[in-house]
Amino acid sequence: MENADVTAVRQFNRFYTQTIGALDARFLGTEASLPEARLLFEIATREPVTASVLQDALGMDAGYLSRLVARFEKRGWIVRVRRDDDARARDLRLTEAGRDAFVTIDRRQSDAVGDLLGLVEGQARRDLVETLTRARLLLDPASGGAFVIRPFRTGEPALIAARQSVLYCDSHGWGRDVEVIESEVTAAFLRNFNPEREQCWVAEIDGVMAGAVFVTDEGDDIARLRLLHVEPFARRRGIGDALVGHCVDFARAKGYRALVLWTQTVLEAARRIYAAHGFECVETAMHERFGMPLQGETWRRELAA
Amino acid sequence: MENADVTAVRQFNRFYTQTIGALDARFLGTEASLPEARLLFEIATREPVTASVLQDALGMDAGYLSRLVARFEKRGWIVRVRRDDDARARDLRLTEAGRDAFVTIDRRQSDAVGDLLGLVEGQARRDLVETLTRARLLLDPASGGAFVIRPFRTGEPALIAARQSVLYCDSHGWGRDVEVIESEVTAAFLRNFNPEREQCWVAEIDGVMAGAVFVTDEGDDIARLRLLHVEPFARRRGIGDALVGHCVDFARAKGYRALVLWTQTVLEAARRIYAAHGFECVETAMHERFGMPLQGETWRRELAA
DNA sequence: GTCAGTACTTGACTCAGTCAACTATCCTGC
DNA sequence: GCAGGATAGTTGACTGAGTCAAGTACTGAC
Repeated sequence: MENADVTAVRQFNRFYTQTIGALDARFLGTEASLPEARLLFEIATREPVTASVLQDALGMDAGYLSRLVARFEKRGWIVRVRRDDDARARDLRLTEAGRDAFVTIDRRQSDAVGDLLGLVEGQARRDLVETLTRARLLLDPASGGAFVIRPFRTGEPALIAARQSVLYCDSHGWGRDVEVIESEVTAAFLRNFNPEREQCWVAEIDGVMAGAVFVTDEGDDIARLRLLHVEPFARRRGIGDALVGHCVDFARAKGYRALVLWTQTVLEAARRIYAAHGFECVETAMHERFGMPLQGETWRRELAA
Repeated sequence: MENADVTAVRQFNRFYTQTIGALDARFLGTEASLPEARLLFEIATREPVTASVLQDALGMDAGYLSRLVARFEKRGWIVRVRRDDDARARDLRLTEAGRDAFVTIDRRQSDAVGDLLGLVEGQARRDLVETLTRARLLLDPASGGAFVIRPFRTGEPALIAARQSVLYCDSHGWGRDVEVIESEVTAAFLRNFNPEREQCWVAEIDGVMAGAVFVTDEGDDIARLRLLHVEPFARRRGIGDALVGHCVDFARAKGYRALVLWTQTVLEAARRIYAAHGFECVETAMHERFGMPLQGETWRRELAA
């Protein structure tokens, strides 16, 4: 365990509990206390819902929860109805008044967060939102929503080159040359970019880059798929598969005869995806382009008209 | 206010309070409760310290704090000594037993964070630590430590190109060509990298990139300073100044006759730094390389032997 | 020396959260 | 079809967290 890592995370914890503690204080003294607000939020987003589900979701003590729920009922925020299929359980449902209370509190929370965000302007705000979301995804990949694939935006080709360099050097021990090649490929892509013949797609989860791929014009009506990667936190969701599918569709739609790519025998996950999309390995050759002996492979997929 | 931004931050808040709430629970039942642990930490890192300072630092109620402090004294963790210069105030100091308690609790907290971090391996862990630290710096730049300047690491040249592209397109509205040029410059730098004649320095704060600069060999014993930038969160700390100073020192040490650079008249902060380091503007010319009319400037600094 | 302000303490309070004992119901296996 | 263990929820009794206001002792400026 890196000691500096632990220190950095603890420093963040201290900082964040201070900041967010200050945010939380905003509702104290208004309609609901913080645990009440959390509970109301969960009921509003899950209704109809039973107390035991809420107990799990919030990690609350059953007795405490029972009292909070009773308080909500007394205030007229919810109704409790015994379930037909299980007479022990009671479904909780918001009343009109309960929904009003939720909306008010929800807006107040949003305002509080908005004030906090208001301190940070322009690019720094976008960076902050992206950074917080990425932290969440790294800590708990399962908390991410569905991925989306879209064309690249400013700065992303270079960012992709940076990420690939780091990931390959980390997980495969490849050398400096990876970085050189990645940078040259993305620089050339940007220099010659013709959206009618080439594209770079980025997969994102909740606005955070989760993977990417390029298609470039190889001439002679052949397209090349390049720099496919999926971020570690986003793996096993079919993102690589979807990216390659996008490339095949694009190449076919633009009238290319074939789509080719160059990969390494050790990159097994990628090879499986290519095979699944009808690519075939047409050539293998040893090389040392990445600072160590590797077996490179050329794959090709014919695109019938 | 972007509504999606607020939603993303609130999602992170909910997630983090769950995760960290679970971490906190670890000390309950041990020697100290969470607020006691926080207080002990603050005393240990600031001693000797008065209650009013702690009250500000922790945002605690004075009465509550007074009771906690009394409890610490009763346990033999601290001693209270009336100050000579102000008989109202009392300096708090840890005893041996208090220091032992602090060390034990501190280690337990570190272990808890370590367990959490242990769930994330390899590159993802480095990403996580960097991401959390960056979130803190974006929210509160003042919380950052002193900056450090060091040579670049894998992936950073491309990352710098990405950041510059985003920052210039955001704050100056420059076009796609910025990105092309940035990428080509960094790709060429990597391709020809000769550490005896060229370098890329990165400034970092608490392990997060805060700015960067390149020096490249222009031939004829002339060096070129390129791609200077400082991240918005890290400005007004003298980082740009220190980076340029590094370049001048490097160029002189390597025996270059002069250091030149190309910048834009609108980049006033950068121009001030160059002027302060003995550069002089030797040529100006209008151009449209960044998708809009701009006045470019060539600056030069002679390097006496 | 007065007086406003600061450092800290104390009493009285409310809310947050835990624990264990309890009722009512369900489900499983014989 | 019924015993016995599990589940859903409730209640009483409790501790700790945190607030508020009143009070003591001192400081520092006029």
